Amino acid sequence: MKQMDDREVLRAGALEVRPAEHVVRAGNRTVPMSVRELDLLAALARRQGSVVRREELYALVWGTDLREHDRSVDVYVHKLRTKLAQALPDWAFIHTHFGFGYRFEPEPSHAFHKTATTS
Amino acid sequence: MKQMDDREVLRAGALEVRPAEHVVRAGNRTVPMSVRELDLLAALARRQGSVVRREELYALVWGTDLREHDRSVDVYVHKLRTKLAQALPDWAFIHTHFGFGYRFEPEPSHAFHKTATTS
DNA sequence: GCGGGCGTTCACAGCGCGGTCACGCCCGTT
DNA sequence: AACGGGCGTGACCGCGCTGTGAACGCCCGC
Repeated sequence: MKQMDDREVLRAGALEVRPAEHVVRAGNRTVPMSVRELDLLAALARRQGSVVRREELYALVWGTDLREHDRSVDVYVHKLRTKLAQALPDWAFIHTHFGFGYRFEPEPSHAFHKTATTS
Repeated sequence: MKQMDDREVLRAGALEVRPAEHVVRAGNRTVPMSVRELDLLAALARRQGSVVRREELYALVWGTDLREHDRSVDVYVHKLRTKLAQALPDWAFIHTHFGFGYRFEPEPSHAFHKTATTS
């Protein structure tokens, strides 16, 4: 079940997701997200570090079964990547696992060059 | 509940709101506000950084339940934006969260020449 | 009585969002 | 290397939500 706790906060590196408030923050700035985008991001972030299959993501976010050839998840992953990359260019959060699904986890982006990666 | 403290001061960037005195200052200049405008601005400013739903804003400012199709909040947000933009053209304070409500938070306006984006 | 500010409502325009496609690249497999 | 399906990505469309100017009364000060 989805969390009912209004105080749920999902953290990943410099990213912070507050599903109940419909807010995503990167550093100290707010990243605008649509409902679907935020729901999907929250679903991914709750499973941080593990690969989630499309069927499962679709069920969690859309609430129905994923139909064959439905690319909605891919499309929204793309939208998320775009927005997250704009907010935090040095980090990649959503990783494709070919033939399986997606994994959410902050990793230095490939073009990453400077400053401290810490972690 | 609303603050009873006459000394309440809400700050946001170069903006300063003193609800008890019915005064809004931008830099060292006073921005004229009607009662509704100031109440709404104060309600938003008290929740700085988080998304507030129209229903809640309406309840806080008008004191009754928001009726369906009532666009009052939108209209007053527009009035506020106009006045704030006139006072501080380089900053945007009230941000729309599609399908939910509004978020108050100072951000460089889009046409703002991007120098220091802070940290 | 008159004018102006204010609050409210309305109508129309414009935009964002969700959903779907299509094209082409990428990947794993053979 | 060639193949076939998986995936990235930009384009498009319909619709509901939001932006915005304008009209209308009300109330108050003059």
